[in-house]
Amino acid sequence: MFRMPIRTHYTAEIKPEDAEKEVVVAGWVHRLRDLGNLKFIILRDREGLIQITLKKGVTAQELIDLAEKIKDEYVIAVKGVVKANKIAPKGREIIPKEIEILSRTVSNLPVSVSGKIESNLDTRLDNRVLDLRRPEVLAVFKIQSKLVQGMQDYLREDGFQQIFTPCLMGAASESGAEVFPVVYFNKSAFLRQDPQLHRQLAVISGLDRIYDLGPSWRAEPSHTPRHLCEHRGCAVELGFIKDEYEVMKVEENLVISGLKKVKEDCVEELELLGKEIKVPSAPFPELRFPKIYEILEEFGKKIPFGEDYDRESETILANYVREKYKSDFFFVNRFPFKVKPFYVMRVDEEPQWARSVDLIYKGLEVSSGGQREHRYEKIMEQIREKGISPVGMQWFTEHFKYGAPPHGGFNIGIERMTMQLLDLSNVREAALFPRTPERLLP
RNA sequence: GCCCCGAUAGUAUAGUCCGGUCUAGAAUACUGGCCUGUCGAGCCAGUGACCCGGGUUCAAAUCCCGGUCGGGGCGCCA
Repeated sequence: MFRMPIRTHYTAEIKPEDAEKEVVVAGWVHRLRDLGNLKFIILRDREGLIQITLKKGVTAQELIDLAEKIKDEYVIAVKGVVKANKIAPKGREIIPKEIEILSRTVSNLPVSVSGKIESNLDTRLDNRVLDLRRPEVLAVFKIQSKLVQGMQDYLREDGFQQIFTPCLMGAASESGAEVFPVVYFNKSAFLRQDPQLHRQLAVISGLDRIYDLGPSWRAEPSHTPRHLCEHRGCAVELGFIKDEYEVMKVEENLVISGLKKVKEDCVEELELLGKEIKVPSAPFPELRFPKIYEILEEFGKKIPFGEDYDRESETILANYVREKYKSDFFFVNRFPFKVKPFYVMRVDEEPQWARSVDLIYKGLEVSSGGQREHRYEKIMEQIREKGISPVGMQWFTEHFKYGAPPHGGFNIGIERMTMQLLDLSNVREAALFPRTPERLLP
């Protein structure tokens, strides 16, 4: 089987200064360049690429014979000596002493890993395992990982505790969005659309400052480049707030910390993707209803007073903010209560408007949240106003009878953040194995 | 859920409007050959395709209908 000693280095760890060292590298054959009596194998692992150079007369003949059999994407291990060489990529190459083929391919790969031909997204997703080997695809997920890490770094420093909330629900978690039903013994259950309500319960139980990283499901048959049936969110909730502005402050810090982390730790990946990260500074611009109607009207967009805005408005507002404040990010606050769920807190003096906040990044909603209603009577009143069955929501509302501090939070979509950060044309690019109405495999 | 567009080798495409010179073209991958510093290596040769079903026609990749799958816009949303 595997007779070679285990890998001593990832490719990226090997530098020209390691000349004359004996190393073992292992990975996939990224590219082959056969010049006859001179052959190059470009080997790829998680961290990068390295060139294996075989020369007739220098390299043992049996290695050269073996190398002739190697094809793209074979898995090989190579033991050899590092040689510093200015004409080799990154100034170093490996002169092999031993090569072992660990796994072969059948011919005709459905996705070109070395990137000579760009496949359609659908073909790529059908063959996602192969697709993920492409360095530029791998880079997206390294960046995503750092983004989430950066967001968590901030949360932990600021006293937020990570919690895990249930994904199976005995009742729909929000009005409006479609839910996936689940067979749950002899009961009807659903996959959550949002960890929202359980986060609130966690906060009023006394956990105070929490975050939850996890999936949500929406059974919407949406055919757009920005919807998934399964997506992940970094959902934050905090208690004892004065108003929604404290929630927004947390969100700003979280975004800044995430983007900063990506900028610092993903220099090569960003370069590979040709992207530059603009780390925003706080506070982010804020647009509020009903002032938004006036702004929109300036640009010839008439939205009836008290109504929600549409996609076109979102674009108009994003352009407006980019021009006026030079910012990719902005908050939209004080949405009409009538378009928001029962649990949001209204402005007491102007009950038409809610302390409900969306975060828009490069013209796309990446998060929504705000201050929640914590007063039991008000919650019940709003449930009645929305025409929801109070009995059905009792599992949630009951707990507000026994002391609930003012609180608020938000859920920021991880795939959408990644998509906007890297200007990906489809959110599916930002999900490892995306779930869409038609796609449930692999 | 509504609306628009598309489907040609393993991949990505040309050809479709205006049916016949399409025996379907170039690329890349694949197979074979040449080549001692490539870096999307190069050169030569070869294999390989019109989504499915029905219709119109002397003749369909091309026109019409249905299906399936895919892309996008809106709604909704993270």
